[in-house]
Amino acid sequence: MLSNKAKYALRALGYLAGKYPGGPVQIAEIAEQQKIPLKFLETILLELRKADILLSKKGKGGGYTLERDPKQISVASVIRAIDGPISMLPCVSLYFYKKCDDCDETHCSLNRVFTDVRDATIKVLEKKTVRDLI
Amino acid sequence: MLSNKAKYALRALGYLAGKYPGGPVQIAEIAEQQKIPLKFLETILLELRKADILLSKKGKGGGYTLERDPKQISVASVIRAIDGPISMLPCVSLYFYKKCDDCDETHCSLNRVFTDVRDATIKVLEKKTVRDLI
DNA sequence: TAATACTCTACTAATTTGGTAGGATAATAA
DNA sequence: TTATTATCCTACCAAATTAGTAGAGTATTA
Ligand code: FES
Ligand code: FES
Repeated sequence: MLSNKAKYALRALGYLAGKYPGGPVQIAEIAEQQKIPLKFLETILLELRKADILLSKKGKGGGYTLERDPKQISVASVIRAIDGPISMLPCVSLYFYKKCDDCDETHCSLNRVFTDVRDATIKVLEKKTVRDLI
Repeated sequence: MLSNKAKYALRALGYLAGKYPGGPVQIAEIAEQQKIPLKFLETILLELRKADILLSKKGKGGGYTLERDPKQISVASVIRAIDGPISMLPCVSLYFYKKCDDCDETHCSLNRVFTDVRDATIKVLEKKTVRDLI
């Protein structure tokens, strides 16, 4: 399951995609329109900026904009930025790989099975973009 | 991510599949062979029995056996029994559906996107069986 | 009737999730 | 230059979930 945080992130990005290209949008506007708790959204958008998904501008007339065209931002990259791994096991993760202590990867049936699952899931998630979230 | 519990469940089932068909296998043997904490495995196997994935027999010569041929037990059904939903959003779950309060499903882009993700993931997970975990 | 092996409920500690609080910092404009 | 606006950042907190453990109960068999 996606965390609530990731769901908020995707909703916020969808909202920004709907206004792309255009001037900065303030957190308060996104929070209100998408019914996301303001302070929570602050931390979320900050994380998305640090993941190079958003650009920010401070002060009057400031706010957030997408770092690039919505079509160039995959849903997969957003989930990774907020929730971390997409795979169902650490030992099959592409971006968050972690070896299994008690298990030899080359002979592990679980590893094989969940590699296939990962490939199917990620194929879809990499193709879907923030443009699809408008 | 799968919980540790689900991972243990799949490993235990893989072990039982390797001995299928055959007499009952005791929890202690599975725990030792697969390096799973005994008392934890007890609760896991109990859940699998309640989900009609395992059969149990008490007393001397007792233990657990698969309820049916390993090829007839999908990995998806095991995950559902232990971790619950496979989908990334409650509102796209087939077996654990939960409506989104703040969101109209018929016009929701998140819903559309994660329905596609669910379909791709589940297609693989329904095809994989405990036979593949030997 | 004693030994074996699953059954069941309840409990606990550690981690993660879903936030909130409050001040710091940067940009703009009067 | 100072007030205002809006993001930045760290730290904190409560509730939920996860990963087990404890211990007594029940059924089966020899
Ligand atoms: S489960 Fe990760 S290598 Fe076996
Ligand atoms: S996110 Fe569930 S219906 Fe929109």
